[in-house]
Amino acid sequence: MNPDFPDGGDPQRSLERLWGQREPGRRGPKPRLSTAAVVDAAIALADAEGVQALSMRKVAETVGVSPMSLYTYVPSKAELLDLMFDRVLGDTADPDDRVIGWRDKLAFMARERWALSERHPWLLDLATHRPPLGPNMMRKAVAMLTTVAAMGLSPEETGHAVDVLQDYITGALRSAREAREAEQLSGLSDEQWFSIVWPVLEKHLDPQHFETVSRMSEGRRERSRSPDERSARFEFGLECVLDGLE
Amino acid sequence: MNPDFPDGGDPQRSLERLWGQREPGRRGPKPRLSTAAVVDAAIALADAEGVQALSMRKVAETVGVSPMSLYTYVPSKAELLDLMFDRVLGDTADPDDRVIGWRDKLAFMARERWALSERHPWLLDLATHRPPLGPNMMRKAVAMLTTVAAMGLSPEETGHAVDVLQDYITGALRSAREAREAEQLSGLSDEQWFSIVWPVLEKHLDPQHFETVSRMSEGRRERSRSPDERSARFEFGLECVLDGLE
DNA sequence: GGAAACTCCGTATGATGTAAAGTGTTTTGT
DNA sequence: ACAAAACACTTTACATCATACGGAGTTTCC
Repeated sequence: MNPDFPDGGDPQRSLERLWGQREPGRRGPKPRLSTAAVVDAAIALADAEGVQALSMRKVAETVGVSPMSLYTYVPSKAELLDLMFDRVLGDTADPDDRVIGWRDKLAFMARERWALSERHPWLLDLATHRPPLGPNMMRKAVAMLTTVAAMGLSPEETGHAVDVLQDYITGALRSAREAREAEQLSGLSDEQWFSIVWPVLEKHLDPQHFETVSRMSEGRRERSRSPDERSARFEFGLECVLDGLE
Repeated sequence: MNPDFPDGGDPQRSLERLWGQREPGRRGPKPRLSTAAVVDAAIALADAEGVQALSMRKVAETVGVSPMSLYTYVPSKAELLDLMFDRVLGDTADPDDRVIGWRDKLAFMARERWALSERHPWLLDLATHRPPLGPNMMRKAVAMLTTVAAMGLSPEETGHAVDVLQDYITGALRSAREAREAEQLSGLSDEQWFSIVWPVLEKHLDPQHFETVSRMSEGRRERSRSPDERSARFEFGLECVLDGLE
C-alpha cells in the first residue's frame, strides 16, 4: 500500500467503531487487552519507526500477545490505522477565544498541524481524501470550515480556499519531514551530501549554469541547517498563502 | 520503504550512472537487454499499477528474464527508481520564448508538472529532498531557479519562494491523485461514498454543526465531480500562491 | 588454448497481512 | 448441575517482497 487506503470492508461498521464504544460482549474469557491499548501501542511504534515499519507482528509483540490475537480487537490493519489517525488528532488544540480573525485562526491551526506532524510524522502517510470520520476529525474539519466560511466568500471559493491551504500545509510538512529523515537515515547533513555530489556534477554541467547552480546549492544548504530554519520556512510560506487568499 | 530513499550505496557511482553512458564492456555474451529497456518496462509498470506494486520480479517478467538478471543492468531497486525519475522528467516541456514574465513562466512549469503527474502518478512517491541529480532534474531545477531569481528578491527570499511554490504544487498533486485513486479503488464516487457515510455520521454529530457539515459535504461532492473540476481547483490555488508571492 | 570478463539463473532468507481451523474459557439457558 | 453458545487466543500456512550467494554458460583477449 502506498498511502494506506481504508478498503477494509464495510464503511458503516468502520464508522461505528470510530464513534462507538465497545458494547461489552458478555460471554467468554475476559479480554486481556482493550482496543485502546492496541491503538496506543501501534501509535508508539509508528512514532518510533514510521508507518512502513509498523506491522501487526510488532504491535502484537509489544502488547504481549500472538499476532493473530490482535484481530479480536481490530478487524484489520487498515482499520487500526484509522483508529490511530483519529486518536492522534485529539492531541491538537483548537484556537481559543483569544484568537480572533480568520487569519490568525488559520495560522493557529496550521501551526498546530505542524507540531502534530513533528510528534507523529506518519500521519502524512495516511490518505485524507475520504478520511476516517471519527469525532476528532470531525471537530477539526468543522473548525476549519467555519473559520474559512467567515471570510465571506462564495461557497465554491470557500471550498477552494480550504483546499489551497491544506494542500500547501501537507506539502510543506512533507518536505520538512523528508529533510529531517534524509539527515537521520543517511547520517549526512545536507552540506556533507552536497560536497560529495558536487564534484561529480561539476563534470557534466553546462558551464553556463555553474553560477546559478552553485548559488542554489548554497541557498539550500543554508536553509535546511536547523529545525528552526525549517519552521521559519513554513511560516514564510504560510503567510504567503494567506496573503494570496486575501 | 515508505517514500523510497536512495540509500543504495555510493552516491558518486549513482550519479555517474545517471549521466554516464554505459561503457560497452567488451567480453562476455551480448546483453539481451539494455538498462533503458529495463527502466522503460519499470515505468510502464509503475504507470499501470503504482510504485507500491512495482517489484523486481514483475519487471523481470515483463522484459522476459529471471528476477536476478535485472541486477546486471541496475544495481538495486533504489537506483532503478532514480533512473525512472530522471527519465520521466525529460518528458516535460520548458517554457518557450513566447512565455514572458516570471509569473507566466512559473504557471507554465506548474502546469507541466501537473500534466506529468497525471501521466506518472508514482512520481509523488519518490523522495525529492536530495533528488537524483540527473540531467533532466538539473535542467528543471535551473529553469525554476533562474525564473524565481529574476523576481528580484533577496537570496533567502528566493529560496523560500521556490519552496512555497513547490510545496503547494506537490500538496495539490497529491490530493488530486488521492481523489482519483479513491474513486478507482473503491468503485464509489464521492457522492456515493458520502451517502453511505452520512446516515451513520448523523447519529453522532452535535446538532449544532449539522448545517455546517452538510454544506461542507455538498461542496466537496460538487468540487470533485470531474477531472476538469480538479484541475480548476489547481489553477485557483496556483493563482492564489502566485498572488501571495507578489 | 587458457584465463578473464561477463550474462544469466536457482536457491535461500527473513519479512509482510491475514485466512482457516483448532483449543480453551466464560457465561447463558435449562 | 450441565450442555451449548460465544468469545479470546493460538498455530500453521500462503503468497509476496529485495537481494546475497554461488554457480553455469558464453564471449573476447593475450
